[in-house]
Amino acid sequence: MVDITLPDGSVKNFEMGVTPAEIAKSISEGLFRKAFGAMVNGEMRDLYSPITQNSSVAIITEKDPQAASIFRHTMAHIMAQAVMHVFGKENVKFAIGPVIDNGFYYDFDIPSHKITEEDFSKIEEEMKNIIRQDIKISRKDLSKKEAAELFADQPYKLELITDIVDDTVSVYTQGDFSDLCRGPHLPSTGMVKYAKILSVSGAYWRGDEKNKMLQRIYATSFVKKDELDAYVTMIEEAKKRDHRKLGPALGLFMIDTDIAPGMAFFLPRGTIALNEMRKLSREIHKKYEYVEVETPQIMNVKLWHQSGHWDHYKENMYFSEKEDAMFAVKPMNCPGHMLIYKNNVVSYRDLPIRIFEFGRVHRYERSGTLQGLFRVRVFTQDDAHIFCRKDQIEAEIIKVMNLIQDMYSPFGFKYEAFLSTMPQDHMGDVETWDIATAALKKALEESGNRYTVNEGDGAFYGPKIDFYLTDSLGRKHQCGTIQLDFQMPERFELTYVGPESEQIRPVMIHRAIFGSLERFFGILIENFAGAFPTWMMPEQVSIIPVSEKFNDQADEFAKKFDLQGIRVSVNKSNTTVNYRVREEQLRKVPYMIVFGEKEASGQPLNIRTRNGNTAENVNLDDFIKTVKEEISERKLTLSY
RNA sequence: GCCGACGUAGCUCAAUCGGCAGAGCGGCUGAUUUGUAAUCAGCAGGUUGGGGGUUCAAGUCCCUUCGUCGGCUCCA
Repeated sequence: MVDITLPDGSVKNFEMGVTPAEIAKSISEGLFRKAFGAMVNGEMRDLYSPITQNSSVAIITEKDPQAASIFRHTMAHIMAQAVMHVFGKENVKFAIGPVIDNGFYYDFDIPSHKITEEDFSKIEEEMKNIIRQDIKISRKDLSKKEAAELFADQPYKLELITDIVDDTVSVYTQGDFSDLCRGPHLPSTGMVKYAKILSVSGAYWRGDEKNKMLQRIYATSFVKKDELDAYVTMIEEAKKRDHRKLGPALGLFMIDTDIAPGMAFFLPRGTIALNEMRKLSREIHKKYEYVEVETPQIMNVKLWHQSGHWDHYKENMYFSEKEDAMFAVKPMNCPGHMLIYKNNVVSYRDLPIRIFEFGRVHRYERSGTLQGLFRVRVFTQDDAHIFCRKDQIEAEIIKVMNLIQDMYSPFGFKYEAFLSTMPQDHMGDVETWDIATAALKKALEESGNRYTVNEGDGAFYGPKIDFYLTDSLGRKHQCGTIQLDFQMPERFELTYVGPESEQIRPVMIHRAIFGSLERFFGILIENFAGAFPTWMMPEQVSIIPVSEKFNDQADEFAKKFDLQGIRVSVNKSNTTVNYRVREEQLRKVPYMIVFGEKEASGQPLNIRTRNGNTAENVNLDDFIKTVKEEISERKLTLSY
């Protein structure tokens, strides 16, 4: 007999070898029907895996976070089985099929056929078929030798079996399809019904470009149809908001892929918005007592030898030779800031020193990896380096985290933090790492940030905290980062003079908040679908004269906004009022005022917003005051 | 860089088997003088990404080159 502890704390007695399925049944028939698997002593297990010792058991149903990884993994097998049926068992070699964030993929080697989007419906049909048959899924533990015999004609599986350290491996079988798999899986193929194939692309076996290129099918799956529909709708919405489309359409930026691949031209409207971001950033950096600097774009390679970039980053750098000297276009700002630090003799009383720069950096990225503003070859970092004493680390980190809060909140972004600790391969002594990591942890806790620890994921030169923000479509973007660097101060022999006149090595903190201004701008375009908060909009108010007769008076009227620092334009094009309202609204201008007889004579205004709302009888002075306040306080939503 | 898909007017997209390169939107010009999401008419706009080849004939087929999009470990 075994004692089973349930999530509510109650303990029940069962036969030796009882399965989670039987336990679920004993609780209620309904729970059994909804059960996908179980957590047994904190491990995910199949519903029919026997339990042979006293354990705590929690049944996983669709509501649990682990559910998706079970049913999507099963769906990956169903897809693989469908692919096998469609293209023929002898033609398909199976690689791996893991669950990923919002779905799953499976890699196939099918020499006889190149999968295209036209194949999707065929595969989906066959998946439905397999689901309809509700085939039983069974698990078998085999010795590696037995498994090797079973997968004799599956080279990728054989390679995986060889690499597995355990003596036995598990194999899941559903009808005519068997796969090497850790599991767990659903008990049968009929339990989850809704799946959709999303895309197909190439992927190297084990992600190594020296290996063979396989065909990877991406797909997703949900328990409920409306969840799947919502996900598909989200993808479509994201497509509509694609900054690569919206940005040029709204006149914000362009990319001439022939002349300057991976490098954006910011157009007049985009530059206004970008400058507003810079303005916000400068205000906040001033509040946190940073000094702003500018460093040269091109510097002698000597500097890059000293910084280590020559050894570790050369492949990504641009070079230029003049007068027998080799120069490098800067890919990072830190070495320049080192030189600025060294320009003075620093006393311990001077610390911390916070050097900030909108540093324009060039990095060669392989052509295939370029992506709009998200992956570029030139970008502007809101980069700063904080030089401080060891005992100042924690306070400095807290300050940076407050700064991040200040910087993200005008955009309404929520974010989460990830702490990466000392990797195997690291420099600096363990004691310094411990102090630094403890300081980062303490700062995270004290600032009230929830965070996740990525053990051993830090850079070789120091631990770091990364910030991921979530946009309005629920997508996550890594932007802010705080990194401690034990290497640079060594390489540049930075020192400060201590109270006993001794030379002491300062600690260096590298941090960026937007990360890349260009990338952050791209995220903002998609987040707001181009309808930025008013303070960032290139045009904030648009005046639409009802007819040519009112053009001059409309210009005079517009001046009143201009004088108050509100960006205003008058749309005098010779079309109907309706048409111009439409134009302005498509350009996402926050406020529109149709200007005619009434307005010319000083009567109260009707304000139309880009959301299609109209506020009637608004006094001009009140309107100006409200908009000015909306701008100066950087409000997220419109006032009308 | 590699694999796949793709590249026609500023934008979105047509063009049957290889047989005269077209439409809508946008732009320009004119008419109209408009009160809160598309007034009407006319005009201009192209070496079909570039180069080469096959053919009587190429947007269409072949080669090459440039670029775009999706992806290239979140590991059975």
